[in-house]
Amino acid sequence: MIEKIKETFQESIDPDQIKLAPPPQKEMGDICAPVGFLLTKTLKKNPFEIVSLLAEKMSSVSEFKDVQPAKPGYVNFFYSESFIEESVKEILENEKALDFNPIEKTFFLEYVSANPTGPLHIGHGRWAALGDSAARLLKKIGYKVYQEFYVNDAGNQVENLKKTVEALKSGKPVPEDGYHGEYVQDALKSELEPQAFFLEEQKKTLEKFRCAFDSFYSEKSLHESGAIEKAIRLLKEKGVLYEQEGALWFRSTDYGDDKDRVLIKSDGNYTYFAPDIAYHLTKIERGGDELIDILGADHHGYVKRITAAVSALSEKKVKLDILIGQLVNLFRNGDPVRMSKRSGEIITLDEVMDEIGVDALRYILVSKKHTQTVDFDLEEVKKQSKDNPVFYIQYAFARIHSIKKNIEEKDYQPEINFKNLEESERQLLLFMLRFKDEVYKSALNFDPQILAAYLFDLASLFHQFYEKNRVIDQGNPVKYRLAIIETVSKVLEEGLSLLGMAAPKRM
RNA sequence: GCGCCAAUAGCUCAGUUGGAUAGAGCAACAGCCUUCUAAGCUGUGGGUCAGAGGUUCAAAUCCUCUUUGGCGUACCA
Repeated sequence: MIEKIKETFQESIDPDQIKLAPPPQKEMGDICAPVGFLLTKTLKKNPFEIVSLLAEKMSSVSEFKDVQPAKPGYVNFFYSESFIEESVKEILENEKALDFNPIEKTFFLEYVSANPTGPLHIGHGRWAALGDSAARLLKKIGYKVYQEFYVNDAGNQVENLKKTVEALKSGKPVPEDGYHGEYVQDALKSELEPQAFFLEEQKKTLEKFRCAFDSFYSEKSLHESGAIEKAIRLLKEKGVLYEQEGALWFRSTDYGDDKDRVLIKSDGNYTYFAPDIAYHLTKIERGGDELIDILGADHHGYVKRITAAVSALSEKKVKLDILIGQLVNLFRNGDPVRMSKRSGEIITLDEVMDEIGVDALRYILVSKKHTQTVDFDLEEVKKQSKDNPVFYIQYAFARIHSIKKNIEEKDYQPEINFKNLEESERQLLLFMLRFKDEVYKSALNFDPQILAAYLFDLASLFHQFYEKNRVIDQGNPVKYRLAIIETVSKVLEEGLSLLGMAAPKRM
């Protein structure tokens, strides 16, 4: 529908400059375009004159029953009933109405990537919820997405963990730089090596959290396969490495970094950075057209160097987006809970999931912009669970199916006839026509929050509709309202699934 | 010191590429269940968009400076 408006404007304006938005008040129209300001100079007319002309031109388009110019320089559109009917018919009768065309491009999405030295915590949960929902959204709009967890199973952290476990087994005190949390005890019971044990635990947690990783990529395997040497050789060929004071450096400042970085230390060992470069090289080699890394804010100092490395390796052809997720500060009754694995206390992601449920947790973690730090009080969330937005949305879905349950199958005959809509019905239907646009915007911004907010607003409009209008009136189903609730049901179900949430028919 | 991210109602947060009178939820107060699930709906009160300049028809949004907070700044991982 946006395209049609753009086409009409095209003769006089660059279509990319046209923006559409819902007007501040519904009396003003169904959708509006602040377009009068764009041409004041070229046409030498004031904004309102321009807008008046355009409104007249547009009024013949069948999608609209009315098009009006507005004060400073807006055009306000009112959709025709037949347009709404056509659109709803498409959603209800075409299985693929909410699908997008496939695009030949693969996103390589890396997220969580926790050290295998303990259980996942709430911060990991945030990247998990964000990454998994972003993946679902990108797939929805037609991209291929490969989701991967990078396992840091080769560094000092793992060595320290092993030392800790050995010390515990032989009854010795835990080393200074070891792990002091009680959870380490769990690894003693397992026959697996401790890092393998914790990786398995993390996989179970992620599965429970409904994250579908395509693979878990081992850092150790990079050392064993010679991938690191290969990456360094490649960089050497490109002439971006040099030796100084016995160490091998990458001239990352050529690609926007603040300082050059060491790859091989003067003692001959790799820095952490070296295998990470090799890892990103494998993503490019494995067909990633565009890479996305989701990192916690405590690693943001890493952004420039890894971006530099990907630029150097791919000759700037592969784009790397790094999403910096701000941290989650966990509280209990107002007191901060420490989340360091080295300190004693840790609240695991598993525990939080058990307390408030997967649906609620996923929604909470995704309903806030990832650029915002989240203060998360466990007791508060438990208290509020009844007022939690996720229940509000799911309740809308449950109400619809409760209505359907009360109707005999032979009487269930939705009819798309919207000639005499109540205002609440009209608003609800128009809002649903925005669904695909919202999904698209949400996906391309890697921001599930946009969809989460949309679903909340949709639920709100449905509840209003439900209060004002009877679907079953005096025992008789109102056919056109069946078409409305059927559409809401379809959109809600689709939207919830994109956030990895259930759509329960009964609550 | 330098860098990244933030600051919007009492609290938690929207406001996405600059658009009309800045919005929800919670909390507070006042109403709505003989009819499809009240986990719902309706109404009231609540704001120096951290502060100061600037850019333009138009700024919570973009630029500069200041203040406050989180994080980072290793030949650690």
